Amino acid sequence: MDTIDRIFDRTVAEVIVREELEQKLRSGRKLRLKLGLDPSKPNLHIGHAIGLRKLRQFQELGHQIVLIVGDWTARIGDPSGRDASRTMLSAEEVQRNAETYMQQFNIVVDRSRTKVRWQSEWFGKFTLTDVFDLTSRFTMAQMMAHETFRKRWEEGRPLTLMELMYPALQAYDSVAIEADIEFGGMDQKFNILAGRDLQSSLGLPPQDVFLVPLLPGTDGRKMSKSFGNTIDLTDPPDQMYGKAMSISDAMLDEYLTLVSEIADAELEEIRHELARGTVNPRDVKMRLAHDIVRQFHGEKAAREAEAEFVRVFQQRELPSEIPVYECKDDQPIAIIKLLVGAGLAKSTSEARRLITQGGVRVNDEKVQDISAVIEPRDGTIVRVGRRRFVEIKRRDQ
RNA sequence: GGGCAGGUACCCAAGUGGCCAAAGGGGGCUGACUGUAAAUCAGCUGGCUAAGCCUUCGGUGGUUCAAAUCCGCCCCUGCCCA
Repeated sequence: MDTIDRIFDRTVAEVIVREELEQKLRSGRKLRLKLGLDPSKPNLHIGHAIGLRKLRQFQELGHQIVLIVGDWTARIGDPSGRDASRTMLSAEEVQRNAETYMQQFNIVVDRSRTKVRWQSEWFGKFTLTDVFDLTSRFTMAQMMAHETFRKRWEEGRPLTLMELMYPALQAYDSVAIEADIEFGGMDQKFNILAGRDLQSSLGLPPQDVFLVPLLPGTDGRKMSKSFGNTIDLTDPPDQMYGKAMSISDAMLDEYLTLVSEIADAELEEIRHELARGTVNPRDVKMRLAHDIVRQFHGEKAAREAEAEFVRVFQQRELPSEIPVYECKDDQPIAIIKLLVGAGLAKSTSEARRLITQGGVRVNDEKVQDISAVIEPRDGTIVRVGRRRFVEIKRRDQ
């Protein structure tokens, strides 16, 4: 297995056209790899990391990455997989988001070997004539082949003309930069293929399509910030470890395959043991969590996060670092006020509920009385549920 | 431009004069249990100075003792016709 074969490993979903791409790779030519950046959601999670790791591999083979800042397409919002239109972003938001994105992109990919191009470089000069020329190369039937568009249409949901143009714009990017390969998740298949078609239509060599699988969220649903089931690249080690431990058992295999860097042979062994029941799934999950933290924060952080997890969740001890809540004075304070003030409850009503349900502890003693009043002493620990803690400290005048 | 059907809480969705802070599901939270923040089961899930009060059902103005529910106008969406 040479370095080129390693490009086509277990984290690849589909390559169109595989033989063509292999030929390009072996030709020794320096290739231009396109990746579109969607500045409407700048936060990168470990699902994105699958594709980014691939890009780094290509970089190591000496190829050129071109990162397209989709400042025009972001204003539309990628309709793929969406059942409702999104509100348009302002130019400033796009700028800000793009910066955040590129910082996180850097965690995995070598920035110095990445060229950044903005869509406005070409779309800023677009005239209506150009729009006609572009849109005349796609038919409604082609667009309706896109499952998202078809479903929206069939279910009678709103679908704007502007959204219909999204694939065409993304396709034109490939023309503008003369991409040899475009990268994306499986949800990008349609858009990337549109680029391939458009290039051919204009007499250019068509790009190859390199697709990585979409990683489901920790709960098995689509990984999305709004579900709160992501593991972000910027998550601190403890949180990353904990989130990895919270993936449901059903997702374990997929995560091991796509996210961990455990070697194929060993992974096969782990699968057998899981199937035979000779290993505790929890321990495999710990191995996975460790591996994930290691990739993004290093071995030392991974070991520490693991120790912390064992301490807090398995032995139910206090975490090593607890947020501090400063009290203005030493006046006794109603527990409800304290919970809200320290951000442990969103409202008084919620604080009451938490107490009634037995979820509140002060210095490890359950508080049952809604009207309880406590003396704020330095070092008093207030705990809500399993995971929320606060340590009281009096502010020195 | 005309006709018809819609807009309900974080999301989906019931409710068509008082019994509505509003069914049900999802999500979230808490508890029990455990093998972990997995799985399963149970409870909770607008706010407040809290057995009472206040705000919410696209917007606004009415009718009524009483409106998510009835009426007028406006905004938004879909379907059919042009």
